Parts: sequence; C-alpha cells; structure tokens
Amino acid sequence: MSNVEAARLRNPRGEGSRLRAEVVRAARRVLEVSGVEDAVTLRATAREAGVTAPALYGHFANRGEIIEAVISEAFAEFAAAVTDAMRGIADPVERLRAGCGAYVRYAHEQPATYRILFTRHQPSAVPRAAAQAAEVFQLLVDTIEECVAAGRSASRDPAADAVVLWMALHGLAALPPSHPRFPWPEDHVLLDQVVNRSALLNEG
Amino acid sequence: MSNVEAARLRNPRGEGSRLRAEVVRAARRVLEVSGVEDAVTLRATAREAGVTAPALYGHFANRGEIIEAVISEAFAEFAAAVTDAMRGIADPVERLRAGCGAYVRYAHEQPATYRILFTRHQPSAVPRAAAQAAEVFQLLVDTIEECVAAGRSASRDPAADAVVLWMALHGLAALPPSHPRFPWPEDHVLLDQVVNRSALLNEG
DNA sequence: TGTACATCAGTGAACGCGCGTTCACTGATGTAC
DNA sequence: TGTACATCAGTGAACGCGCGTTCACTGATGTAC
Repeated sequence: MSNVEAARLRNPRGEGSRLRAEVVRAARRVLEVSGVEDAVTLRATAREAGVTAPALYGHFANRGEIIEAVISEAFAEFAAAVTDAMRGIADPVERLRAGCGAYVRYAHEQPATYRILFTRHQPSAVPRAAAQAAEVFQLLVDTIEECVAAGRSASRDPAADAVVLWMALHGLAALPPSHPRFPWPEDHVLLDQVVNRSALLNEG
Repeated sequence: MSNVEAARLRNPRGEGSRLRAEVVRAARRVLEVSGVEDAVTLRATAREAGVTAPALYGHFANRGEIIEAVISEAFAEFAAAVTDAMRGIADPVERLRAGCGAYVRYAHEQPATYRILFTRHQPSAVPRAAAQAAEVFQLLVDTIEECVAAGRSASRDPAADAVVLWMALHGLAALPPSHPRFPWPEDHVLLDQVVNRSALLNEG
C-alpha cells in the first residue's frame, strides 16, 4: 500500500454538493469493511472520504444524519434490486423465485448493510424506509396471488403466506453470514425449498 | 428515583468470586436495556454492578472477556430453554412445536441477547457456543425424524428440513422485534404455519 | 482588459467526554503465635 | 485472650485515545465594475 495516495481535489465552485454523495458512499464502505454500525463514526467516514471531519457539517447536521442517509440509500437500492429482478418475467412462479433470489443475494453481498436495514434494535426513522419495505412486501403478496390464480400455489391467504415467506427469507439472508462454519446447503437449494413451502407452491 | 441507593456491601473474604456472577448479570441488564452490544462497556457494566471499573479486572482480563461470558451464559440458557420445553412431551409433533415455541419466546423476551447470539457480524469464539447451537439443531433433526417415523411428517430429508425450519424460526425470532409497527399475525399462528410447512407436517 | 470583492469548499486547532486500562493504595477480616 | 500480620476485595486517581462538535481561518474562483 502506498502512502502517496492521490490528494483529493476540492470540488469546483457550485459543485460542493458532490461531497454529500461521496460521504454516503464512504460511510457504506466503512460499514461493510467493519461490519458494524458503530464503526461508522463521523471521523472514520471523513477519513474514508479523504476529507477532514468538519467538512461533513456542510451536508449533515450531525453523525445521525449520515447513518440515516446510508439507510435511506440502501433501502432504495434493496427495493430496486428485488423489483428489477422480477421485472419482465411472465411466469409468476419464476418471478417469485427471482425476487426472493435477489433479496437473499443482496443480503449476502452486503451483510452489514442488510443488518442495518432489517435487524436494528430501534427501527430507523428514515421516512421512505417503511414505505419501501411495505412495497417489497406487497410485491410478494401480489405475486403469490398470481401463483394461486395460475393454479401453481395452494395458498388460501396470500398475505399471511407472504409473511411466512418473508420470515424464511430473512433467516436465509441473515443466518449464514453470521454462522459461516455451519455446513449450509447450497443457496439455491435452500432458496427453492423455502419458497416452495412458504408460498405453498406445487412442487414439480 | 432516590440517590440514597443502598451501598453495595463488599463480599466477605473468600467470596470475592461472587462478583463475577454479579458482573455478568449486570452486563446482561445493560445489554437488554440499551439493545446494543457496544453499550456494554466495561465502565457501564461496573456502574450497573455497583462497583468501580478496576474491580472487574479481578475476574476478567479485559472487556472482551465480559462479553464472552455474557454470550456463554446466554447460549447455555437458550439451549436449556429449548431443551426443557421439549422434555417429557411424548407426541413428537407437540414436542417439536414446544421446542420451536421456546426458541421464539426466548428471542422475543430477550431480543438483544438473541441478537448477540445469532446475528453477530463475527461469530463468537466462545468455545461451548457452537457446540450448544449444534445440539439444539440436532434436537430439531431428531424430532423431525420421529415425526416421520410416526407418520406425521412427509419429510424425506430431516436434516435439510431442519435447516429450513431453523431459518424460518430465525425470521420469526428476529424480524418482529425490529419492525414493531408492522401488523404481524399473532405469534402462535405464525409459529404453527412456520413449523407445519418447514417440517412438512400433515396439517390436521 | 484589469482589479477589487464576495462566495464557496473546505482546513486546522481546540473543547469536553467516556472509554479501557494501569497503578499505588486502603481497610476490613481471618490466622498464627 | 490479645496482638501482629498476611490476605483479600475492592477504591481513587491518573494515563492516553478517539470521538462529536465548534470556531475562526484560508485560499481558489467566479463576478461586478
């Protein structure tokens, strides 16, 4: 590692708000590298962004706002990952599988970020977060309903079964990263079992 | 709140090791009240135990050992809660339900403790922890096998289905405490659905 | 075309705080004689 | 039965550290005249 890192160039006039986006990205790197929310200090974030600590106060009132911005960005990204994975797939069963696969993939690729979104001791007060989680949940409900309509699921209460599915997905998303030494079956095998049973799909 | 709290009496000679147990209990109170592992500082624990910070060094080499002691104690307690709930129940399906119910109850009664056991970013290096988790898991496998033998489960791979069950239990244990505003179905309804489907029980 | 000035994106030094840990100590109590 | 002493369960003061936050500042750059 070299200690002659390229000095950060200050943003041109009028473009100071670029730093805001850089700071959020820096905070997310600190989060994933350390694995824990508390490591995302204001100073560590500033260091990672290549800027002094007081510079952050131009864009955030305090450390809490940086964390909120991380959560907000990550939630939008997570919702987009699931939605995008489902888009354009005609078969409802395959669409459901694709969405659930994207859910779990996101959690495994960014475990600390997933944790901050879904297993915080205090639910975040980020405005759009709850709404975005609800949208993803509704997507599950709707898709299970389509599976029923297509005669592919025996569900009699898609909303209740979507809850069961969500819980199982959460286990699939959260447990393996925290217990890497356990001999987990392969992801796609687990995922199929979880989706088939939670959504009462007719196994083929 | 009174500021004339009873001063802690020092332990009699030869009974100094009582403090160790008091410290672990104090650390667990700090953990549950705050909700996060990082709040369990050495000094906060000492305050909660009614003792000065250096007193803890008689029983723990550093802060990390206090956290490890908390994890160790909590894991033993968790395993005992599940095991005890299953003991003496003859019907394997009812026994499975009882064990799963105890699992989820433990997580809901002590959410921060459950989180420290199962969703840590780094798996704890506490010696007995992995073994105790494995024992509880094996209990699930064995009980599903008994359900199959009794003609009550259609499982063809109890070990794999125990993994699916564990994942769903984890979701049931972890999600509701982190998302208190979501309109969750009642615990026992969710639990029945999760157990029935994960363990492929014949629904009655 | 030249110059004074306002604006903007940051910097550098400093603050008070709680933390983990070390160190020398204190004072009650059991034990040896 | 009395006294000296060792032991034990802690205490109190101090350290260096990284933290969040405040404050006065700097120096490049666009704009007005």
